[in-house]
Amino acid sequence: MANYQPQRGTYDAYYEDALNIEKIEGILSSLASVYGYNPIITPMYESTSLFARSAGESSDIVTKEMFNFVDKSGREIALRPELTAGVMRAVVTNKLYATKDLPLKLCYCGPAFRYERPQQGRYRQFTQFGIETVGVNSYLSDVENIMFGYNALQMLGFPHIILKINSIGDEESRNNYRKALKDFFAPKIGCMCDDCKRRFETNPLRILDCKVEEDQEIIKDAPKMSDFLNDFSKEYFNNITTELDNLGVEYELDPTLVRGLDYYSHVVFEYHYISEEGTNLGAIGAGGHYDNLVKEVGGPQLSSVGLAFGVERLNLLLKELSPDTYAKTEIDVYGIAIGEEARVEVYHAMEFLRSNGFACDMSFENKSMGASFKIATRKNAKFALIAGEDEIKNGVFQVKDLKKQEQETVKAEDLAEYLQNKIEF
RNA sequence: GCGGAUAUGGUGAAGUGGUUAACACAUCUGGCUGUGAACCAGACACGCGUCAGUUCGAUUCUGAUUAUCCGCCCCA
Repeated sequence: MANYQPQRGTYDAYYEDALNIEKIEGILSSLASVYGYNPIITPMYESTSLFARSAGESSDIVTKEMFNFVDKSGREIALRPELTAGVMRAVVTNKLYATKDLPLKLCYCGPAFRYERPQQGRYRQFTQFGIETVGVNSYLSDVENIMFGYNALQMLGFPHIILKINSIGDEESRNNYRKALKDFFAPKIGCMCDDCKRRFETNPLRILDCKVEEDQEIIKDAPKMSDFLNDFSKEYFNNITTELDNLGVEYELDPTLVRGLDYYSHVVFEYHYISEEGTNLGAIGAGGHYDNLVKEVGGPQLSSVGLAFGVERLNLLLKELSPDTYAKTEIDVYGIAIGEEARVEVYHAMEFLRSNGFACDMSFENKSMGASFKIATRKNAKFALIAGEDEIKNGVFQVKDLKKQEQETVKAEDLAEYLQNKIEF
């Protein structure tokens, strides 16, 4: 018999985990709807070139982490490494920018794939929830996105979120800065780490991210992005931070924050959370402003801003953070029958209660009372509904409140009403 | 992609180059109960990630492989 394992970097979520993942997605989508975002569902695979163009040919996501293949007709296909590119493609193919009011406010949730070395909170198939605002005409859209993420994390129950934020300026500012960095590092790059040597060629901005100590010494004296922002970029960023101050949002200016996707400009931000146990999964959410993505995939130039959360990371941290509020699988009523005759009656009662909206379950096996109560407890049932010969004869059930350990006799026809009153308290 | 650690039943785990792979919890059966406890008797890995090799013999040694976890890279 073949022995199947889950594919590397994939996982099965069930019971509590699955329940809480759904809950997280539910909280996020309802907040998105409150913020005026409309759902969009796009395919899980697109042509490889879409991602290459959007995420940037030099980005790691494209060069070494893409799940790509050739289909039976010879098409170059890739599983989406992130959802933004596909959403932008959908905006263009459906001409949403012309048929719907700008800015478009879209939200999405679904799996993404990256061929990486798996670790905790980092899977090859993972779920992203994100929002995109396409066609922004005010820095307030940027603020709105940041606020959405901030409030979403509050609602999910994260007490102390670290919001890191930076501006990488518009294209002109960024080009000037990149040039200055190259000039600065050129004489020193020889004695820096191999990663930095590579970054020097592909994306000098990323050198700032380096964690090697000796390199840090050199990086300390590197030119600062903030000195290269042109007036427009400076004002744009200033407007955003001022507004965040007005709204009372705490944030950290992090000049080394540059992000891995090449399409960003102006504001970029990340949400971090470090648990009491010190678990740091990296960013749990991140986003930024981008000016040219819609154009890159064949539409008009539309400035946009968006962000995405890693749903599995949120789930992992929430489980560790608040085991008490972590949702449990539970039911309202567990039915216990004594004897064959009673079983059918209890089953009928189950269906009756279900039709009234109560979550019910029972065993069709002949179990001892003790065993039955154990199962009821394990299923986190609020009540047990018990019946044997005597009850059936009299048309009643025993209803036991499993938490209070109180039991009452209830007429069959009063069951729904009785439970309704009980459960409300 | 690079470096390191780990891999025993449903779970937590102990252990050894050689007759029955400890212990605990959970589960199941029986005793006994129309109310979740306790107690008593019993069952529960033909197997120690997978595949090879060394050996008279390997779960224990060696190699490869797979997976997980940690660090790096990068990222949600």
